Amino acid sequence: MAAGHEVVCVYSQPPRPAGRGQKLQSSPVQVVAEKLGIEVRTPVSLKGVEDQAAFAALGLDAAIVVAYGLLLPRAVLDAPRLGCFNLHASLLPRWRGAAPIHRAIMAGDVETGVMVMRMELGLDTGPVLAAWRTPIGDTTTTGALQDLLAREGAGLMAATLPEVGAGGCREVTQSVDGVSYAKKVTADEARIDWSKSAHEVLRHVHGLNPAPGAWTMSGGTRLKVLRVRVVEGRGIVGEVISAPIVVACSEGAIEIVELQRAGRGAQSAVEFVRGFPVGAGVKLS
RNA sequence: CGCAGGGUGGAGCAGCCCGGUAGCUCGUCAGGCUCAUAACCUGAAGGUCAUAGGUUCAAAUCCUAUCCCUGCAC
Repeated sequence: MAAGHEVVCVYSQPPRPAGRGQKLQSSPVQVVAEKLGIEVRTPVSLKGVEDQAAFAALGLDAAIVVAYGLLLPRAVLDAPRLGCFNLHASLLPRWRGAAPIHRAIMAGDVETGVMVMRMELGLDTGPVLAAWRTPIGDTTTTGALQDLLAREGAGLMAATLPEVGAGGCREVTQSVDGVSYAKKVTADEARIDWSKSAHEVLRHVHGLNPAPGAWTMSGGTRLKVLRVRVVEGRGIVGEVISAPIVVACSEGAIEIVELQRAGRGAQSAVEFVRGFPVGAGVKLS
């Protein structure tokens, strides 16, 4: 909109019972769109002939899809004059799928980015029109990266569309090598494995921050670990070896910088230790 | 009506089950010790115990309702 395009209509997932209390919640996209006075449609899927006809009737130049969670059928892909375009947060063909940012950090990638691509029937398989890259460091978290990539991606999309409209945008087919899929992260795999190296644990924690959050158990309490730092030290794997909370890994040690206990808010390790005893010798698993 | 924990001086917590003196760690302020210090010692200030009712001689604590925060599941 800010770039001078007319936003005719917004499609979003329908409101569903979600969150605490199972209250019916509209998607954030829907909320914002309605506030701006844009028509919002929330079909359960786009497979229905009627929904497809309604979409075609909009007479669009182009459609932009971001984190919609539905594959678009042929009839929808072909409806807009210029096509449908997607913003994907990885360096394709690496990390096609649902959780590209999480997977990139967890895997220890040193670089990632965001790409504009033309949508096809397959999952994130279309040719790439534009890309923006950024390094991943030891303090990079999924949350921060997501914000950054969303911002840069939006700019990239806004800059690319006019070129497409003018017919002057080169589309690069994705390489058949280096394809990988970013499966959604399960709660089970979010649990910290202290028998890995400190660096692996750090990637794990930062890749899962803020959601769904890496976690570990201390006695009967579940602790969500939000931010960590690799430090010197050795000891029994999973045991706290020094203050405020430094945990031994198989190789090196991890200092927990920020964490959260079930039912409470997030806090720094220093604050946390004042009200929750995790002195040296406590075992985490 | 998905399951569950929490709201106590500026921060983080305990106390609640078995009603009756407001506790701990940290911070703040003052003083002391020290070559010196975020270290140590002494002292002080600071709290409608989320809100509104109820029970009681007496409620942070028991009962009811409301508001807010959070973890899990989705």
